Amino acid sequence: MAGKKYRIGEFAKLVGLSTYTLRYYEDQGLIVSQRDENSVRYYTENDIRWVGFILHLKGTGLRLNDLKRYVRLRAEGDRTIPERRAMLQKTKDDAEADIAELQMHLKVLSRKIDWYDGKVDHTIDDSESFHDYLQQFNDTKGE
Amino acid sequence: MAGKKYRIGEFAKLVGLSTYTLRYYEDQGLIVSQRDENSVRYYTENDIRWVGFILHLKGTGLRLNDLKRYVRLRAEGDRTIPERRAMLQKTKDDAEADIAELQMHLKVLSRKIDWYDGKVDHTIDDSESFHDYLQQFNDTKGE
DNA sequence: TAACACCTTTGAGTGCACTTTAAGTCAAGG
DNA sequence: CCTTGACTTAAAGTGCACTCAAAGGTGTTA
Repeated sequence: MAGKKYRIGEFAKLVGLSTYTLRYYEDQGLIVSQRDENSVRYYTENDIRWVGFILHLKGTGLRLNDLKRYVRLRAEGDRTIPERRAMLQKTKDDAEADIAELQMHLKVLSRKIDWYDGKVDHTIDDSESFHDYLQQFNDTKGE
Repeated sequence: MAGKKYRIGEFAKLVGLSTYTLRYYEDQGLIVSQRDENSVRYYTENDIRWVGFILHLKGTGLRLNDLKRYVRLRAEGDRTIPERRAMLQKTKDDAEADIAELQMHLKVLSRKIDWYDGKVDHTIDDSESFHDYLQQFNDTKGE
């Protein structure tokens, strides 16, 4: 029940961040650590979950500044839930837009790879430019 | 047939880059421009396609240094096609891995949004933590 | 004639997110 | 006793990709 306590070095390995970064995040107000009688930081299971969660948010493209705002809102209690929800929704929408764009770029890249393959096995004429080759897929616009 | 010529300002708007960035890319060897009799840069339709293509590569996460390498290889002719193909393939694989990771983060984010909604309409108990709420989805691991 | 868009080189500034260093202290473990 | 790992503050450095400024030049358009 008491829960294991982790010092910064161990905790860093656990969450996949450097001790530098953990202290930096604490400076920035993203993490709060507890201290023992010698003012040595320690972290608990709860902190693992919290860091895990902020890494999910970071992973979807949320910047540190927005993350700070999120943390500030959280500290203000349940009445800021609508605002926090809206932040997450926007982050989600943005990330989904990013994925869509990435996939669009990937499509061209894939076709370039196909074109190289065609050049190598001579199913595509040596003189055919990639641009001309790409034209045949221009139903893409209507997708 | 001759093809329109664009000066840097017009070209910049066309491809969505600043004139600064275009000159910077030229310094870096990513773009080659032609010059008129007054050494004023001009660009053609072909350049639009080339910039378009490198922006696709950038859009999939290729860094300028790698892009430079790609351009150097291209200048060496068809015998570097296998290496270029391999570069693109790796870029593609990396981008797909990024997408997968992003989607994983998005899943957690979506669940947090659902959890907020549950709190607001009281279908989730006030005392239930997000961590506990998340547990019920832990078939996710086996996906 | 003046404004405007371009040209040059060189170097500095920006923003983000760390990352490291310096210089000193402290306490537990082998 | 010495190493290891933690602590502090403040500041500098890193990497990337621009972005802008300074200072002086040329050619076209109103």
